[in-house]
Amino acid sequence: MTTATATTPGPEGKELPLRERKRLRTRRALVEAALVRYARDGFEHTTLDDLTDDVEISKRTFFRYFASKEDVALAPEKEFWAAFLDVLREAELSGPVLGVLHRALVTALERMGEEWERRFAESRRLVERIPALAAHSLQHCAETSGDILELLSVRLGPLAADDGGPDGPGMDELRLRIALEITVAAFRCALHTWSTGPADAGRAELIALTGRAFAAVPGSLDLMARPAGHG
Amino acid sequence: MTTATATTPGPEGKELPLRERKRLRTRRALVEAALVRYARDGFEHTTLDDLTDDVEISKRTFFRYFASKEDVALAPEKEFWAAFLDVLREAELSGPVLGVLHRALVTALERMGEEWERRFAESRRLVERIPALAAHSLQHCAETSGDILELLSVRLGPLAADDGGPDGPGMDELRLRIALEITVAAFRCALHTWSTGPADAGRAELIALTGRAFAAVPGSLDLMARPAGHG
DNA sequence: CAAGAAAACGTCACTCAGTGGCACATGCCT
DNA sequence: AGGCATGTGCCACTGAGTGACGTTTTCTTG
Repeated sequence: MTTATATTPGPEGKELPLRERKRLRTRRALVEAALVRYARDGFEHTTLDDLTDDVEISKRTFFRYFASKEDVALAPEKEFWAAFLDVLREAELSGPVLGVLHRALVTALERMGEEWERRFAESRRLVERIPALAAHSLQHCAETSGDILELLSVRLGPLAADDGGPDGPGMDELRLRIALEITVAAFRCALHTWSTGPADAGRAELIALTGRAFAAVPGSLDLMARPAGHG
Repeated sequence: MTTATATTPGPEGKELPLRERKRLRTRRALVEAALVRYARDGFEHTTLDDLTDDVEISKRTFFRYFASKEDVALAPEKEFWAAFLDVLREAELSGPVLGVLHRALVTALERMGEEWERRFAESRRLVERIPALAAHSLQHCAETSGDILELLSVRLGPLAADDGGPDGPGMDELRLRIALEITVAAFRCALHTWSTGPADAGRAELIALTGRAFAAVPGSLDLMARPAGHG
């Protein structure tokens, strides 16, 4: 599934194998058609035949590209999480974990292509509207979280001594889990505001909103239901 | 949608309309059959006909009880979130929001029936294993989060002055969102540990694990990737 | 208790997502 | 040119989910 860039035999293989280019073109066309159709005609009222007619492929071929009708609309999101994982693999892991994760999010966002931004925005708007897409999005996000957790456990596990601290064993692993969940939660908050806001908001706004969400985290722990000194 | 708020006040032997009792009985039988089948034969290898044969109803009737094949296995979870919302409606909202939410979770857990516990444990084990169930679970959880947020905004919105504080407008609403997300995240962490642990762990263990997860939250913000003083 | 309203159920027919199998076409390598 | 691998189209099929309509069961009211 996670088909990264193909291994090019040459030194700087700009020219991808012609077969691959065709494949990518079909893939893009499918995503594009899906985003347009789902937004215009609605997700439920769009049949697979509509999509395959647009791109002129058979229904059977569709499922060689995407696992489901929902999957095709979440392609931009999957690309992003894959990029995020890549960043996390390369990045230097030092300092506060939450900061590391925040920086990795921003870096991944900045790495994405120009066209991706448009598709991603459209995809997110659909996810906000269509429960079936939201379900798949959340599921994929959770799955990725598992991968991230594994990655982080390996890369900074031996560094964080966690055998019988003042809070008992396994507490730091739990903290790592929570930190990751908070990261994802903050990002999703940012995404929500971003995709329900003005349509011309670019990734700069998303990065800013993400920063805002992260900034709100510490204060959220001390948030008071009833201001002190009130009955 | 959520019409089946079967309030069981006091003794269980409350004389409900005979029609309702039959309905509840069928519903329970369906959930039970689904949990058994999905666990024993696998989710994918269980057809709707298998379920409807067990309970001796028609396939058409099945969809008058549950919206999907996944839905039936998530009934215990839905019951819980409904209870949680009820608690939040009645509870006194004062003090730290995170504490309020934590207490509400525990209270809701304690309110559930005895039989519910068994079904819930089984349901969670299935959710951990089956992506399709995970997706629906997450989606419903997110949906409920929306309801909770609305509820909280109304009940403690006017109390928390949020017009142009030191961090700009809307910051406290953002903090509330994050606090809610953290709550759900902590609970899900507890659930994960609970359902992948020993099979005889009851709700007392779940409550303890929830407390542990909440306790890990503050430390997760300051978690360091590389301990200070290391190369 | 009879009779009608209301809710629930079953049957049939249908749409559509998703899969397996197999033949055919296309790009790739030597 | 050849063989090889991969991608594609077509066909038939399973299974989830829905709409329509007639029948049964339960609740209600006189």
